Amino acid sequence: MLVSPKTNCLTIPEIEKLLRSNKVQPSAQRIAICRYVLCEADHPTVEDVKSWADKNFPKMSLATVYNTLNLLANVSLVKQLRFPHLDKAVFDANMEPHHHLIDEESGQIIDIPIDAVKVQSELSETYDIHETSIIFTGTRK
Amino acid sequence: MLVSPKTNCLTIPEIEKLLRSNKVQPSAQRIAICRYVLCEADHPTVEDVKSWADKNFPKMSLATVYNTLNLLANVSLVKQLRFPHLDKAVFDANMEPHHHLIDEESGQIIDIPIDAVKVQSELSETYDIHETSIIFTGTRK
DNA sequence: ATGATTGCAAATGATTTGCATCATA
DNA sequence: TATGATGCAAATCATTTGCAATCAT
Repeated sequence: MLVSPKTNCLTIPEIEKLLRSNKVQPSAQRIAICRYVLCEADHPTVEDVKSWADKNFPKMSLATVYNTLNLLANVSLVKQLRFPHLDKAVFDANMEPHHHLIDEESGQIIDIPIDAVKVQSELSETYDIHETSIIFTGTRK
Repeated sequence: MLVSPKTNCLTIPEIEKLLRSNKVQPSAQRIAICRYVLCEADHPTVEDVKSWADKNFPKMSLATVYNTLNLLANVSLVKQLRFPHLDKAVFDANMEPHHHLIDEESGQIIDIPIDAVKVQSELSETYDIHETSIIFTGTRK
């Protein structure tokens, strides 16, 4: 299979350590959001995180979801992505360089390992390319 | 040079014909917007189009700019794009398949001809890929 | 106690929509 | 004149922000 399953399931102490090592105070809501976004979720939107929190956390405001997700993005624990077919941002816990495939039928966003794709271009003659990100769009065969 | 200059400059009658052939009534504001977006502009935002209209058209409402741009996108005369570093949509008059390069210094969005890049992947074994769009990010050498 | 975090509500920014008016086939 | 396009303002949706209350060190 091209797409690797989610393996980075972290315990709460591990999340606390991870946050502290990034100089982020591990509050209850931050730990909760990390549990969902880093382990369970797959390219969640803010709304996804809020819905999850409403079911799994005593009380969390939408602002805290936004602020926490932005915070996690700022310390590079998640990456904010925008796709042409979506009006809202999604968050990706996979911080390895990789590409994306949009399954047109399910709308699902699938991570594509960087090694699964080879890109060659003359661009590097004129530009220092810092990032190459590909969005494939298609349907399962 | 990798990036080809804008060559598709159309006369007003040509724009009228183009609109009619797409079953779009060529109103004054639609023609004006086409003149700018199809010929003059380079990946404009709605705001860019509105600013241009404010200077070059007697009176055009923001709603008309939005509606017209959406209309042009629906008949495939322009394509709406979204980039991770921008909160708002931009419109691309280049309807040929192509990629994009974000110049990190200027913020400029540069079209990259499809032939300038070769992409190879194992994905096609599992998926029917309908579109491959690459965003390069970098700086001029 | 002191500074950071949260929740709430208001503010902002992008985009869409309803509707009365205006233009054109 | 009848259909469709425009302008305006209000509505909507995503996101941010100010501030008072709460929490953690």
